[in-house]
Amino acid sequence: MPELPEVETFRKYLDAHALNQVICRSRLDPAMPGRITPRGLSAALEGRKLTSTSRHGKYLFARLNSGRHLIVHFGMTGHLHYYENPSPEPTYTKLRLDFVNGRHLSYVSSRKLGEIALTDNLPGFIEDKGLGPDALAPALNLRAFRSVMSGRSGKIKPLLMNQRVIAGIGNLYADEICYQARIHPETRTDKLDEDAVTSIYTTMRRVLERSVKVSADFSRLPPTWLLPHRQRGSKCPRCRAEFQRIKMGGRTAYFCPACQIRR
DNA sequence: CCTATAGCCTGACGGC
DNA sequence: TGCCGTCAGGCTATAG
Repeated sequence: MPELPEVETFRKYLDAHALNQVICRSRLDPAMPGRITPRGLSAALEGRKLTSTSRHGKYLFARLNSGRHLIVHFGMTGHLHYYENPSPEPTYTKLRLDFVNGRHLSYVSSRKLGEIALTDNLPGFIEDKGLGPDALAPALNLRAFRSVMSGRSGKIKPLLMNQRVIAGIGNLYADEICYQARIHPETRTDKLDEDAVTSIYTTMRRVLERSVKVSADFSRLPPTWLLPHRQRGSKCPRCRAEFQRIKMGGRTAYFCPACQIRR
């Protein structure tokens, strides 16, 4: 699930529900991979509050009033759930924060592909991960986007998904961006002319902004988009050609063989 | 630098 | 109903 629009939606959800409440207890599934232990996390969280949030690519950060940051990455299946006392803990809860008001925030994921961590130095964390600029960052203007794309010879879709180049785009939104920009996903990046790069940039921003606006709910996206039709055998809403499926780097790409030109 | 593959995990789904 | 293989919106490590 979680690409930039989903993570941004989780961030707003956390903001709306879980800020400025004292954490009285934290329970981390000890089977979660990573450096942090349940005890270490409890020591950092208990008695503290989450005071604000931020996001870079697919990473969500919650600042504590100690100045440290809780880091949450959702892998392929993660999400957040906030609930009151009589409700049962959601199945597959990997981290649960208990607040003094009797409410709870759960990080829920059926798989252990995500990450829970702490840092004292947020820019340092982003740097160590090697993340490129966030796909919606104001600083990533057309000029900066051009420079990030230049000197690359690989295929455009995997490049859009490369978190070290641009952070936040995953398999599904990369397909959507290529579809709306009418670019074949296997096009070599160095074969894209200036107009094509501009089109990919403006399409990327428009697609992500719109998806954030509808809280990443595909059913609220325009029916002219690829995402609501991204399944075997469905047809391009623009020209009615059947969408094609190919594998690239182990991931499935959907595209319209008629609308998306290859250069 | 680029590509493909395997691995980390586990549920859902289709076929037999 | 059960078993089995395949696939899935993440990322990393490794080899060619």
